[in-house]
Amino acid sequence: MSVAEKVQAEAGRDFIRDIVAEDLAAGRHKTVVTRFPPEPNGYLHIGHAKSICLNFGIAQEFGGRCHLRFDDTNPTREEQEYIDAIEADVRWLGFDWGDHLYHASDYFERLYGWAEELIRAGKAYVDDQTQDEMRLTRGTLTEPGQASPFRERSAEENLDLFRRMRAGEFPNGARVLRAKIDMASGNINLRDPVLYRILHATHPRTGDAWKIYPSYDYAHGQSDAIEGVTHSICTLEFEDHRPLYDWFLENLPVPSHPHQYEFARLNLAYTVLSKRVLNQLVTGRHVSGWDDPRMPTLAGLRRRGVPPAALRDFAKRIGVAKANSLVDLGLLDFSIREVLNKSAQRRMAVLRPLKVVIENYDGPGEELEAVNHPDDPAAGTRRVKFGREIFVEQDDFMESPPKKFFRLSPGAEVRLRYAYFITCRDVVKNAAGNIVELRCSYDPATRGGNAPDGRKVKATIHWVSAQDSVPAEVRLYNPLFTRPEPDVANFVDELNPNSLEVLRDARLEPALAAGNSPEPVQFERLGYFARDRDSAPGKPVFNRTVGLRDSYAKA
RNA sequence: UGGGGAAUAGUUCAACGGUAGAACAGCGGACUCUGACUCCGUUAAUCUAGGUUCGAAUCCUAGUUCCCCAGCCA
Repeated sequence: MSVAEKVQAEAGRDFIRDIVAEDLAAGRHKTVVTRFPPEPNGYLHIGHAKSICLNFGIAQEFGGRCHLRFDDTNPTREEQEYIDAIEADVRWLGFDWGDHLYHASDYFERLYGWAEELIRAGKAYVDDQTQDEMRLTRGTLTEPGQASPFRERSAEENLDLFRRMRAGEFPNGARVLRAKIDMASGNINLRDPVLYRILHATHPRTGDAWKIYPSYDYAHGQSDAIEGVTHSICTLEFEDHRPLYDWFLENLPVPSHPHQYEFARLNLAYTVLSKRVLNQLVTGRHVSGWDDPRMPTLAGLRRRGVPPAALRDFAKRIGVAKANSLVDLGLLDFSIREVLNKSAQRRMAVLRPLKVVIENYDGPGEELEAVNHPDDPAAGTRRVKFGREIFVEQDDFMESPPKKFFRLSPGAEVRLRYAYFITCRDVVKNAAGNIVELRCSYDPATRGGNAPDGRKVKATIHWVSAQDSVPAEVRLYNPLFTRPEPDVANFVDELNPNSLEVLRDARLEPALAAGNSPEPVQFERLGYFARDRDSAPGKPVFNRTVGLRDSYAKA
């Protein structure tokens, strides 16, 4: 079986993998080379994860390689902090660029040389128009643009001006270098696009060496060509840049001719994946930072407890296509549960405690055995402390239960997981009429959770010992936005006021206290949780990664 | 009204002229010391109108709807 056939059989196929397979089969390339080209002006988010999985995934599947290249052509927005975070995030996601770490800034000198060649060939010129003048003469979507009065300068004059631009003789915005293509093109990207602009700014890598910086369009394709990239994969909005991408490659003596392919970027319901908006969420203090667990950033997802394998699984499930779409959050949740169900050990915790006194239990307490993973005996067992007073979940009791409620209610018998059957005998309320305590009885014969007489119970609920459990803070998360497709212009108005719910009185079994907690962990019947870095000695903090499916809650 | 794209179950993605399939969601059931997991079953779609063809989601024509482009951002 050829590599291409293997990929089609094993991995999900999509139109880009089809193209790669076909190019390889036809011998157009010996090996596939892709690249992931982030601009270090923010943190990576789940949309980038889709792109990373695509680019690195293709390289892996076809036995090629994928470069990590920073698209650092705009020093006014880029920072070292982002460069470091991006590298860490890509690694965390599970991908390795080996020796192939590059920067567009590595190529500044070559790009500059090629710009001079374009000038000498009469294919580029220095324009003195102001930004406003350029905008006015660019035409509109339906009308052609007009030539700049500087369009026909001599090559000598252009060269002189361009060199002086580089030398820093002119202030920001005074002049630009433009390609001379076609001011009447229906494709506005071809109406003499800007190649270089003057920017007196310090670059994270090149420092103050440059006073002019190449535009994305001028830098990207040539960088691909220098690196021998074969398939340059980007998102749909660059589709009408492709003729320009190709124009540079055709008009410059580049070492290779990569091809650009476009796919639809990820859109996630109730989520914004715009670096600008994410940045504003952080700077506007709407979230606690780039790694706030509500953020769709890789840092935020990681802190929430989402394993990288879940993101890779998600990427595989959503596929790759050219149609714009809006992915349901449920699909992400499914991928997270899919991975965590297999890997997370089980423990018991009570989020909203309701005290239960077992009136006929007199002993000093005892320890009962609990399994750590129902499908993995190798995970072993642990002992959990039981006593006369325990806490159960408030949601697991109803004074007047509807027909289908199987848990605790007056007179009802349930199983305490790994412990005993108990029956609710009485409900204690405070002066305000709120339920503050349940009085129950237990059946000593059901120790361990099995009834010797074979009687069944309709529900098993979780619990923790009142005496031996440890207090904890638990943070629950909901979507950051109230609408499936938030209006990016008014995102502040559409923030979900209930995106964070902090439970300060949760109780954990001691096996979840500092040092003991497995990672990841499932709180039985509740969901998957991850210890937050805000945890302090004696004061654990847990984030709910995702809840368990709950067919009762839905009904 | 210029240029570039896209339309298939509720959602996301397949089907590359030859029986419209999958995953998620939904519904029904089995199992269960997690109302979880697992398993079984099931509902559900080709934007519209013409045309070519023995045969069209696929090719052609004409429409409709949606997305992107007028940064010295990427």
